[in-house]
Amino acid sequence: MIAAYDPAAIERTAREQWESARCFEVDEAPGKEKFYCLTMFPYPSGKLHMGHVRVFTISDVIARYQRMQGRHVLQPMGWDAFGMPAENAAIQRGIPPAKWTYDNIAYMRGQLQRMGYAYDWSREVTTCRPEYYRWEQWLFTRMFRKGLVYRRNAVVNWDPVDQTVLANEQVIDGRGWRSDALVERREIPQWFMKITAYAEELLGELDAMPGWPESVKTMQRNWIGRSEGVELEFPVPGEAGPLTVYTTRPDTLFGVTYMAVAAEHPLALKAAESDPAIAAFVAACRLTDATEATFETMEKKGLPLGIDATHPLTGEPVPVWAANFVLMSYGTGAIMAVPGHDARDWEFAKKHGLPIRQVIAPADGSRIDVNDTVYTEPGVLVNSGRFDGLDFTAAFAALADHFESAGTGRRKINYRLRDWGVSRQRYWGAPIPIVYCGECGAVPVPEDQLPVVLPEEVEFTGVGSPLKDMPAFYETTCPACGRAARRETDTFDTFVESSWYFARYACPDSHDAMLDDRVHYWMPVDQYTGGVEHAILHLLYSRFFQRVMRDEGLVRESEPFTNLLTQGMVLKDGAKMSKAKGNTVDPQELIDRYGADTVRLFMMFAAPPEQALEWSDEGVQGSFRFLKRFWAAVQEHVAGGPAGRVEAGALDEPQKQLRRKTHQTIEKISDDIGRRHAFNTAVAAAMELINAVTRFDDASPAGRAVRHEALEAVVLMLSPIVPHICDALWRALGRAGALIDQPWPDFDPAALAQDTIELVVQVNGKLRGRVAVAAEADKDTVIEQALSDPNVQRFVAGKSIRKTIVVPGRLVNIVV
RNA sequence: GCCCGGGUGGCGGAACCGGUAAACGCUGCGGACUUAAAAUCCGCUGGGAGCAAUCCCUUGAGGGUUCGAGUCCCUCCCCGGGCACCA
Repeated sequence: MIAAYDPAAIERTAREQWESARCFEVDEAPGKEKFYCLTMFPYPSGKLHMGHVRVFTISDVIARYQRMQGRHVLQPMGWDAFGMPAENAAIQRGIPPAKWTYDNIAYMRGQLQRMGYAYDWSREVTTCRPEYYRWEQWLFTRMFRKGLVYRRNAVVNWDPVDQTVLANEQVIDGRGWRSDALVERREIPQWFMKITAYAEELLGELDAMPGWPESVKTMQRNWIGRSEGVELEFPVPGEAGPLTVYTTRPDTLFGVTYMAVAAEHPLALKAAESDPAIAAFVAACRLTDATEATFETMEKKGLPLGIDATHPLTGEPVPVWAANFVLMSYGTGAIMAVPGHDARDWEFAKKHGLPIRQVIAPADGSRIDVNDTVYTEPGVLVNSGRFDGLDFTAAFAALADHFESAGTGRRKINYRLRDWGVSRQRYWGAPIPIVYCGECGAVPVPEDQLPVVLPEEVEFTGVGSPLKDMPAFYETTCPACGRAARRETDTFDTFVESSWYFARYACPDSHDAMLDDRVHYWMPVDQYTGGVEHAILHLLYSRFFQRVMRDEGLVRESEPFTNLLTQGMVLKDGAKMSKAKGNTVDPQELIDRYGADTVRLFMMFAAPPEQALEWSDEGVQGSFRFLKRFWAAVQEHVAGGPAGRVEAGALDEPQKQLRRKTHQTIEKISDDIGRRHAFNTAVAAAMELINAVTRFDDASPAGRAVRHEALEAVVLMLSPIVPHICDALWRALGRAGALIDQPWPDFDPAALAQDTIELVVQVNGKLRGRVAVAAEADKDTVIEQALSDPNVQRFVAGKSIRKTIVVPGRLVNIVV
């Protein structure tokens, strides 16, 4: 009688063994090749969801596989512990954010341990602890001294009823989520980090990052958005200064028929003083939230200001409009409009009856009418005076030279990337270490007074940050002059914590420095895994912080993550699992019913990691069924007593076939996991081999040896995915020593050799037959054999053969 | 609106560099075992024609390149992610 598969008992045994031996705690071993395997750390939202289980399993499979490759593997875990949900819990349920967060962490840590992830828990990092955030406060003060941070006014969503700043997520259809009031844009002073100082480097280095997906690199390139253009001036008669605009198309300058300025632009504000219609327009433009998606999709509106600018080349008057699609905070707050050759300008001109002038003609000489269709391609200049006939490159150079020599313009490289606003008007975050003094201005908190500790005992009113009502927090003295001063009550964007945690895992207990020498051993991260939704912001901020730390002498490398894997979401009924949609599946229930291995296996089998994964309860049962079959196959085999070694020269044909399948499978799974991260096809290949073993009915010593080899290979190769059951089966197969320290199996090329191979025969590209040919047969022999197939003859007979194509080892195509 | 992905049987997916479309699994149907149920095992399972051999059709839609296209190019449709204060 064979013991049934009992996941609960097996998993407990394996877990206790790993924990008591501290299998996953690693130190720095300079002689050994290290592998730093990292997952984007979770926000402690309450309990694990399926998205967590998926990403952590992917990373754990890679970590365990790399360990079997002989590498010294670090896989740490921690908590991105600051954020809005903790404040919402405090408002809704009266639980202090700190308690709510620490309770969630304790519960989720237990769930992670139950999943059997190979984490070094001795390195756990929790970002809401002062011993962590003191170092980002420290780095901020260093950046302050270098001029890498500055303070300026910036736009926020303002809820006029609650009198508070709203996150974009808290604005629903232009209204505050609690008050339902129309949200306004409002400018308040905020701290910025100069990520633009690194724009060129962040862009250029992308070309030397083969371990990142092309799609992510393309998104980052487009986000940074480098453009080469010309900044030039349009004089405005009667005004103090000219209108300065930036354009990447100076070749279209003769096509300018109007200008547009932001509603907040001084020219618009001045006109509003005497014109009620303009004043109303300016007021209406404030009533929108601050997101780019809203801005780009809203109806384009504008009003003429009754002012003309002067065209810098023709001297003609050009009307100036105020428009809602020009923002004061981007560029100069003014644009030149070329409706003939810019799609947005064209639509606006059509709507308001503004003239459209063609100044570019297609290079191929074809005729166009810009009054019917906008023409945005580069071409040859027409209607452009002495610049007529020039192409884009020549016109760009000639016009840029003209303005530079006249002193009214200059070549300029622009970036779409904007500096990173890090101020948040919220409580549950790391305090920004600044003191405002009436005499000295903004003064960074000195190193010996860090950390600025966030008080964890607070009263929540639900509106605004409690820190603003806590004199004990904000009343202080100026570190420079000693006078009474006021502490900054804004906290950091939580992206600040997640921009450097990966380095802190190398030395989480470092009390005297942000990072110590251990970071040189572990960094950079060899494999980083996380959601594709972080492709831009988190990953770009981390690349920026890595460079700031490099320039502080804290780390050596410029890039923090050598290889990046972005995993897809977990969906149910075609939609992302979320509480709001009510389509969540609690992983804990499944772990309790089937065990962690079944959940891990389903996650890896159901879809490739980069793709969205459709949840299926039946699929989970299928994974459980496979583990039961796997368990039974090994138990039945070992019930027959010990098996001997394979004697490769003394096998019959079925034994050779099973052995070939075993070694083909080792080759395939090694490639699937090691190179492709195609865990789904790796599992499918393991299933095929177990199916072959189950059908293989041979109790002879040679047969048992071949079967033993196959089962041992599957146990080793599935162990990164389902480590608990494999640990038990490894011992069942009579092997001593911990499975996690076994080397990954090698395949024997000699076992793959085949005498004959089957080729597909096509006639005119359509499948017409199959032939078995000798493995070393030459082209003529292959064609001769292909033509001898009766079905192929039916399609070739009576026709002349025009061409034959032989793809070695695959197919023959006969073209008639 | 802009940027990045994706669309293949009833379902999840496979097909890696342009070379057998649908591996593996799920579901469903039929059968075995059982007093019965569960579990397990065996067989079939893209559509159509045919007794069969075999043939025709099929990878969101339409066009193109090629001996050959799910894969490459162009146009379009739909779904998802991101758009700087969700994390």
